[in-house]
Amino acid sequence: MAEFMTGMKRTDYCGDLRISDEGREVTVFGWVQRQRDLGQLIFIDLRDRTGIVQLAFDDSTERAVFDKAMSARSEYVLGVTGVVCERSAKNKDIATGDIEIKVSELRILAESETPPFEITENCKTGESTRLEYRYLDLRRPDLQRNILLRHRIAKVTRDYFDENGFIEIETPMLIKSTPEGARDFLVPSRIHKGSFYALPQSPQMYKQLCMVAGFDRYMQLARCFRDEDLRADRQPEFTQIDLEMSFVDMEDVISIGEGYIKRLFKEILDVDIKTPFPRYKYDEVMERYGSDKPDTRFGMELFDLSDIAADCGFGVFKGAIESGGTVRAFTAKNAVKTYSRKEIDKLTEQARGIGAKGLAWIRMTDDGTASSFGKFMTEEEMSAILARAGAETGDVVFIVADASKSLALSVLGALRLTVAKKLDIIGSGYNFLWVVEFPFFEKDEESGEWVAMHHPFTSPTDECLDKLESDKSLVYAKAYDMVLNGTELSSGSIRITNPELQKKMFDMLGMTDEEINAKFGFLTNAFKYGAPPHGGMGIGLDRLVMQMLSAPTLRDVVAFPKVQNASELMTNAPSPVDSEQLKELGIELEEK
RNA sequence: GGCCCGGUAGUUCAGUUGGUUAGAACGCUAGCCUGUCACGCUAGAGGUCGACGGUUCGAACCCGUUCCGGGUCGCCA
Repeated sequence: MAEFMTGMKRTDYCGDLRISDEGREVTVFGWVQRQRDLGQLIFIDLRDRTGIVQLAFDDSTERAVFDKAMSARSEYVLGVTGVVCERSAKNKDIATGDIEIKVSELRILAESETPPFEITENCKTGESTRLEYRYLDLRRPDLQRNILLRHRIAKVTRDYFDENGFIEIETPMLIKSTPEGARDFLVPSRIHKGSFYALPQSPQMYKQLCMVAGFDRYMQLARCFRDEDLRADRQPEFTQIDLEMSFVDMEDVISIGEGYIKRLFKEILDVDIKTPFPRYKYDEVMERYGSDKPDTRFGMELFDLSDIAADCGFGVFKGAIESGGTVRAFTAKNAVKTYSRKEIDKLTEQARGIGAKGLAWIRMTDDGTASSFGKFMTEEEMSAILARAGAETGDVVFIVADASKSLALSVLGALRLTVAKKLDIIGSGYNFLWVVEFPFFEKDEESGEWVAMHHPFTSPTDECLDKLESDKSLVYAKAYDMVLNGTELSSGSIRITNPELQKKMFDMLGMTDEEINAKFGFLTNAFKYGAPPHGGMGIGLDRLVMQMLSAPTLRDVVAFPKVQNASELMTNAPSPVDSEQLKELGIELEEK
């Protein structure tokens, strides 16, 4: 039977006690990590969120207390009063290893069934079992640390933005569905049967309205929801450090963002981040890294072989160029041992999987140069390629030719990452950078129509306004992505505040007046009443924490995450609801 | 929706060409033990081999379907 804690008041946390506390009578609460019964002597390791302290029971212990200690099992909750004593045998491995508590009073506040896995650091138990018992998983020191660090990050975040004049404003969770971009989570309305709210994908429009309202600087740790498939770094609900500023241009937002990162990394990790971050134009990172979120911790940049390949005897290369495409490559230094023919075949599989027709290669072994296409090339052409590649003995050159330049680049970008991981050449550190000058429009592969690459409130750059009519491919956006070690951490832009320009952009995207009114009427209306120039960004808090902890998945930094099929293993959400609930909402389900 | 990997005791895993009663470690239960700290020693309990179907004299093992978990592509303005 569990006892009450009446009359007991905590004086200390377990992990805080030191030799300097010797002689003090203390009261601590915690969970039994382990009980060691030596017969006439019992030790219990008691754990709370600060650490572990050893409780000692011997022949000087009152019999009733000793018997209770004997019955204690893993994860029992104890309340303990006793005197801090120096240990006769010290344990250098733990912070409280010099002392123990000689227990005078012991209460079992809660018993525990044997947990399905041990509550220890580096637990080997599979993730699904741990997620089913997430409250036990969260007791483990690793996760406790992660969640505590996340709290401290949130605290520094609020401090920084507060000190810079930002006001935290809560925006609604039940909002109008505007099915652009990601799929919305829908919430049925009982009062308006047949109508639905959506959960916000981001507070985008509300924060812009806060600018119209004159709050000048807004921030929010905003929960956001997207009904898309999950990844290791993607959950259906996530937290964004959302901010917006009035009377600013891109430089102002970027410098606030850099100041934040600098402050955060110094305060949390004691790491100095150099500002300003390097900046790359979108077209440049695509050319050099084949990605809009390049990892610059290693080189292995892409280069162009189109001019050499244009007139060569290899049909694949020549054909790609003739149909308006390109031949691109990168050189993997000292990769010849790692990339045997078999390994190259695996890489070719990956390349095909993401759309490439194939993968050409050159291996520079001690015995000479072997390649997948050498027999079609003249000696001059081959040596021109090797010169361009800077290839030496021991290197491997990977080449992709395609009629689509963007496909060739993105395939090589993906292979660049795979090869770098395999060769283990990714350096350490935090490589922040900005990607700027995004194209405003991109061609939808299926429909062939121009769609907005960012959301439609993003401002085009001043210089390209005259290109709007003439050539959409030359229109660039005042948008900026913050990238850290190959992860997109934040995305932001200067917004359109000029109603005529906004209308024009909607036109360009093929939206009719009715559509605009139905979807964004409130926003375009608001802009008629004096909208200050403004811009902002949203920084992914979860991804930021994940990077700061070098966690392999977002699930390690979210207290109650969802698994790949978007369900939660502990509560089994989502789940069917009873027919009464549906009836009240006016919803009828299709027969399966 | 596609592709790849995985599912055997509470946990982590092993399991031979398909062949008797499916094993180990940790954990758990009981007993012993006065300085342990991954305590030690002795004994014991614990299995729908994810599920269903098929092949076979015989299936954890082979085949098919399906469920669950992970990664990834599509998707994520």
